[in-house]
Amino acid sequence: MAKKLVQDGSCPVATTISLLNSQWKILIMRELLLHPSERYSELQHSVAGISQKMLTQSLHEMTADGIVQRQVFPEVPPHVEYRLTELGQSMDPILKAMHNWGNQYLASHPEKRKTDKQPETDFAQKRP
Amino acid sequence: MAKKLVQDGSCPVATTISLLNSQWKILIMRELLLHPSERYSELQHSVAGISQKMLTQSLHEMTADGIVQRQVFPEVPPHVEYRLTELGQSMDPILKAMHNWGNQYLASHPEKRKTDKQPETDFAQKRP
DNA sequence: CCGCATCCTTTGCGATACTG
DNA sequence: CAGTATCGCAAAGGATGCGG
Repeated sequence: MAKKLVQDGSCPVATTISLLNSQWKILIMRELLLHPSERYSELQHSVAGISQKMLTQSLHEMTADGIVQRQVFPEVPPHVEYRLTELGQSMDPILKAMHNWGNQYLASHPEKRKTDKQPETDFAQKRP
Repeated sequence: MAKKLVQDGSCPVATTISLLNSQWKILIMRELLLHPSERYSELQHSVAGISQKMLTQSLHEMTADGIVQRQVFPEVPPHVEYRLTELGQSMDPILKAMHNWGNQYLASHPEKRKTDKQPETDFAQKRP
């Protein structure tokens, strides 16, 4: 379970933050919104820079919070997939808003971008 | 300036997170969206639980990032007001999305709420 | 393949005291 | 009023090694 905030639990914004309390969780969500189901090792590669410790920990908390659900395939070698629950998917608008803002920001602040005109994962337009 | 992420700078979501990288900044933004201009001491009281260190630090970074602007009134005793820049205000949709989601979540998970039927700051409906 | 346990360094952040 | 400076602990998080 995610750590509680100092803030009043009845503030909707604070409530949201308490579940999305790390950059990694947000990036994991973004990944799972783009690819509905991914296994552990896929996530570790697609969420660039994350350590197994943080990945494991984030997935645990998100699972406990009911945002992510874990599916184990009883095979050898082991196979585990993670996907967003309905609750997790309902956070889509938040990620969309972040994506849109970031895009606008990068467009008007080209110096902040590492490399120009990249293919880009085009999050917002996905899913018809 | 806010600390850079490990993540690729060309991802819009990661870019957004890099500017909103702490719960306090988000809560400060929420406050400044509700009250267009507030002074240091007002913020310290309205953002419940924040220490002066975190308030000062957050305001510094947000100012460096161009999200917040600082206005000094040359008076005695000193008087300083903070307000969102246009860039900061453009983050409104993100906060709105968080607010809406949090509201829905609290509605369907009453047990997460500290106390029921509070007056509530009614963020989303504000500003006609 | 999918983790968990441990160590160990780094960072976050509150508490406290002091200034223009 | 609106901060700055310093200390010190506690939490975050990377690295590494082991286990089902």
